[in-house]
Amino acid sequence: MNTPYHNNQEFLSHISIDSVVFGFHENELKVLLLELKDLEKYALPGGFVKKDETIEDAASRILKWRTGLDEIFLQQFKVFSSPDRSKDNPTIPIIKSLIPNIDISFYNDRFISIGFFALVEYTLVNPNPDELSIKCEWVNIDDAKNVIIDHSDIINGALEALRIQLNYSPIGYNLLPQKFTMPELQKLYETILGKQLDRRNFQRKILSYNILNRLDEKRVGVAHKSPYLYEFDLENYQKALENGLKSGW
Amino acid sequence: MNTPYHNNQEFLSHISIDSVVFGFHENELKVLLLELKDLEKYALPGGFVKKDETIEDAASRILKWRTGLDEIFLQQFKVFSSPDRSKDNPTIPIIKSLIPNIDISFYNDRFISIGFFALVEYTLVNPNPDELSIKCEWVNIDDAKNVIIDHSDIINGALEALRIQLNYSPIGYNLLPQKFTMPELQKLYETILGKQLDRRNFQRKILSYNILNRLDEKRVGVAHKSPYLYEFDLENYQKALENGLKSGW
DNA sequence: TTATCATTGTGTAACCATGACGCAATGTAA
DNA sequence: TTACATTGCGTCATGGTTACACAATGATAA
Repeated sequence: MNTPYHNNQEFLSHISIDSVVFGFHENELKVLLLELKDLEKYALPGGFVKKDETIEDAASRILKWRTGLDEIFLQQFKVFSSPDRSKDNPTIPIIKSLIPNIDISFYNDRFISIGFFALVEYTLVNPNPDELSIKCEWVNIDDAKNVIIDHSDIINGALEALRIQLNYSPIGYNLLPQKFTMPELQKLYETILGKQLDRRNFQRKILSYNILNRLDEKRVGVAHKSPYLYEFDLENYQKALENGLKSGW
Repeated sequence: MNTPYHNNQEFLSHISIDSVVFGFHENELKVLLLELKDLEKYALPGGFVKKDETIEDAASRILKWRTGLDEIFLQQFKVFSSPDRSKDNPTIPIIKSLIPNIDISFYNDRFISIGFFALVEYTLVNPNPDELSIKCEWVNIDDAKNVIIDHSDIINGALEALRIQLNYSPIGYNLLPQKFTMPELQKLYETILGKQLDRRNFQRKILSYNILNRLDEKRVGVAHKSPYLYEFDLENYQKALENGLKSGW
């Protein structure tokens, strides 16, 4: 079977990966979580590193399996290594009960987890649970509470890393549909930052980055004045990603 | 003997730590490197993680052994995981020849290395080589070229992380002596950033952070006009570390 | 002893980004 | 037809940034 829980001898011991997958839908920042069987607890999608792949490839492979997506925007942000995090891992009993002949010693070892965050377009994701989980679903980031081990720390760390990223990198291309309105983009920023921004100042600042093209279309069927649609100027967006937005020194 | 090369069963397999220790001396940014025996190559000070310590504790322990310093400012910045990095590790033959009865399989395994950078006051460091190295010494960052495996990537990554850090965190307390002049602090920033800054604008900006106290002393015995001495205002410095300097959103 | 000159302390004017807010146009819903 | 939330566009005050000017200092050279 194509899950990481069998044949665990193909993985490096002691090292795991946990990814915080961010999506944006209905003006809410969401995180992809697995609901574990019999536990009423959630867990981040994670996995292990094969003996001949980089951690980036591993994170990418794991998320492809979880979301169906190739080419996910992924970034490592922190390693979580408290010795406590390997004690009382509630997934181990599940694994043991579901896969009787498994070599459980692999999971009983201490694990250091490399935290990644991913930015994906909500609508493109096909959440895929596995043997250990009842379902794989989007959860509002504020509701992502009842999680195992230190996954709450990992989520908070990812959000913090994303907020910092916002200051010297454009964000949005990986989180929004191709066409979007200025208020939608602003709501994304507001949700990530956890605070309100002035509509007019936001527009001026984001336009000054020169990463947006305004289209000759407007969003129709919406209440009130219809807003323009924008798309990212991929060439300039890429340049901004590489050079960084001006910041400080 | 108190080196990591014996009793390697007390360490987690597959995981190593490499630290880029920055020091500042005679207006140059320096990195602490080990010169390896018989190789004419340099290596970053590194080590392994004990089975019951965090990676932060491990990095701290390793650097205490290398520098004699407690309470080093340390920060993880990236994990290096190319499978290639574990091939042809030139330290393995040295270990094998020096410690004949060692279990070399530990070192022959693939390693994922967690990169830390450290900021230390140059004059306080007592560089300590070990069995594998002829010496442990400060090398100008621009001359840190002839290094093993991917240590050059790690050094570059650390410098990049430090430059980003500069934008939302004060730097200097860990790198300068207690009393210093404004030109010295400026030179530190210039060296890290790799570019010249305007003297007067630098002073205005750094003073606006309110992390400096100007003393009623001047540096004496120096050519030309004698500059004031400054020290960091620890309370405000700490506050700035926690809250971050205003930056962007 | 005096002049030289690189360096430091202080200041200033033009420019740009930011924060706070005004107002007219739009388009659905009452 | 009117009400009203929302959008597009603009203004003004503030503060930070850039690019300089100028006098004071103090070792060094004449």
